[in-house]
Amino acid sequence: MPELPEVETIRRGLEPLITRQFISDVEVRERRLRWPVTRNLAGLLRGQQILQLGRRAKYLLIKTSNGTLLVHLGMSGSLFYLSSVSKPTTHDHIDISFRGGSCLRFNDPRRFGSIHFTTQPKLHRLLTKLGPEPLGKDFSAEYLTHVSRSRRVAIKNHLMNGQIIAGLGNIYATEALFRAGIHPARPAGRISAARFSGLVQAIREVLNEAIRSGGTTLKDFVGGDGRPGFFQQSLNVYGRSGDPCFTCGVPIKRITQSQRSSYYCPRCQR
DNA sequence: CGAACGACCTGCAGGC
DNA sequence: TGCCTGCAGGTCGTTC
Repeated sequence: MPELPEVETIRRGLEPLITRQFISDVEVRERRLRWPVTRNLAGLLRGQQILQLGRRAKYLLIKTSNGTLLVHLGMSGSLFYLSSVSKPTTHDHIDISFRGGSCLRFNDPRRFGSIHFTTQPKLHRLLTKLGPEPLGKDFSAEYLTHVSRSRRVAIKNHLMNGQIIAGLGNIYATEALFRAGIHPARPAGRISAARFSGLVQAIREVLNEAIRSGGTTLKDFVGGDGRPGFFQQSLNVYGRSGDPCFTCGVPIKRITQSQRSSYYCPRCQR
């Protein structure tokens, strides 16, 4: 479900709702997520205060008095803030309850999401190998050119490799390539520095615009405040196969790369 | 080492 | 109505 802009939207929505709250209890109804949820999650979190909400790639980092909760939503995960706890329904796997009666509920039909608690997030194995944040200063045309040198992998797959860039998923990798006029199947190592410069700019723009729009709601995404995003109105190629390119009118094509759909304009993207 | 691929899941839409 | 196929916002570990 969520890529970087959606997770950032959730972070911003939840921040005012849960920071400073004290965790009274945690109920784990289903431990079989992407990684098994630790049996002791409740014991680790009970009594802790939520201090801060951060984000790294697509991970939401919930900092508490004694550590950090790493939450990943996978393909279908969502978080709901409930001011009063209602009866859990299908796929409501985890409830983090607060003093005062509200609760943060984790729901994930496909169970590709995950929850970890760590005292040293900077050393956590899921975070240490991640590439730079695309909206941070370590991400630049020089960097992208450097890590693409002599790579034969298709640029679309390269952009979706979290070790190269953190947090870019299928929608925004696809859309950034359209904006930069680069064919998704072009080998990463066969793109000029000038075009990488445009690509870096396109990635930043598309992510910033999506965050400003509250993310993309294709099916049922809602941010931390329960509201859907509206960036889907701004998608140029994603999900539009057969429809005319907004720039040139040629039908948008769909291809499969690494078992994921890519969309592009055969005239605008080379 | 880089690159490709299978694996992990449920739900939904569409064809027959 | 049911059954089948393919598709879906991710990413890790294995294999070549």
